[in-house]
Amino acid sequence: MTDTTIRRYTSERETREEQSDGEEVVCPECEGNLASDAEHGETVCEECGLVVEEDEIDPGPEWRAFDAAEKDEKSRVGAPTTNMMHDKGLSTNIGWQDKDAYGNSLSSRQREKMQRLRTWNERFRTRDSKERNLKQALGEIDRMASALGLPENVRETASVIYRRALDEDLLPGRSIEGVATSALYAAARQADTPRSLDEIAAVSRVEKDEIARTYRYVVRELGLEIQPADPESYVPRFVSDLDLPEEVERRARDLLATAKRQGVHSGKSPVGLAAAAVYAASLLANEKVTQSAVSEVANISEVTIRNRYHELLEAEEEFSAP
DNA sequence: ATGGTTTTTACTGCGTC
DNA sequence: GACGCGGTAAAAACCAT
Repeated sequence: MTDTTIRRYTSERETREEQSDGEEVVCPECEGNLASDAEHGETVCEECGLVVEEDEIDPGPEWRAFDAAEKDEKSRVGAPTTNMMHDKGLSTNIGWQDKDAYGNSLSSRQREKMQRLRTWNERFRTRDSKERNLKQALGEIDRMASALGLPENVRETASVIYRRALDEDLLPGRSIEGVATSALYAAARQADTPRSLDEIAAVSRVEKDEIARTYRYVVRELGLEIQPADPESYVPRFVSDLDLPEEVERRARDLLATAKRQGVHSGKSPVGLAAAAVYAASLLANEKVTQSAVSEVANISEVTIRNRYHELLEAEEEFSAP
């Protein structure tokens, strides 16, 4: 096991350190804590008062309210914008009800007119090539996310990533679907609800190879920082797929935790580790599950489960009686 | 392209129900 | 005899250089 391959799944710790190096969280003068002062748009040191950052943008409202009623009165916010629609939900849509502003039905002549307007409005709205591009990609992301049972926030993140890729002109030479799939894959991992490449590929129209290639490219170009998937994040899904009790989940987590402490997990596939942990945990909990059942839900070979779960149990022993 | 890993595939033997 | 499990060797896949 050389360092080169260890890095593959082990960079978790390293990247953490890099992050804290790059991002200043303490005062450069006296190492004191920083506090942000939104009212003055500054970041100041709590210890020595050094102003580290000034003229920040205050994201809050520009008005002040002194009680709830006044707040209602002054607030003029509409529906939140969402990245899940290609125009962030901000463009005009013509309603489909064929009613006027008072709720009365329209005459047939008016109805025809509205229909024509709707048509043209839709054409203009999505005419721009980028917009059409987005529209298609977001539809695709939505479809795949539903198929994989990924929550809304993942779709949001995926949308943001895709949007950025589009803005950075990463699309030429790559398929929309490929980039959309990669964005979703990245988003799922960032949100700690990772799906394996195989699972993603199963619902995508794009080959696994291309997804992996595009994913790497997008991550590199966008400078996304994505930690290797944590094996523990796969555990709940496997446990519930196998109809195992909560105890198994807990024990599996414990096994993985000690394995991590012993450093056994370096360079191994997180999915394999998780699958092995679930299997080992059900042995400990006297739940009978076959290796093949686990390998089925985890899409991992039985051999890998065997190898891993031996290592897990060994690590556990060494930990409890060193 | 290459070399060093890990994972998968395929096969075999053992014990149990 | 089918099934679950363990192990092994060779092939394939993977990743960093």
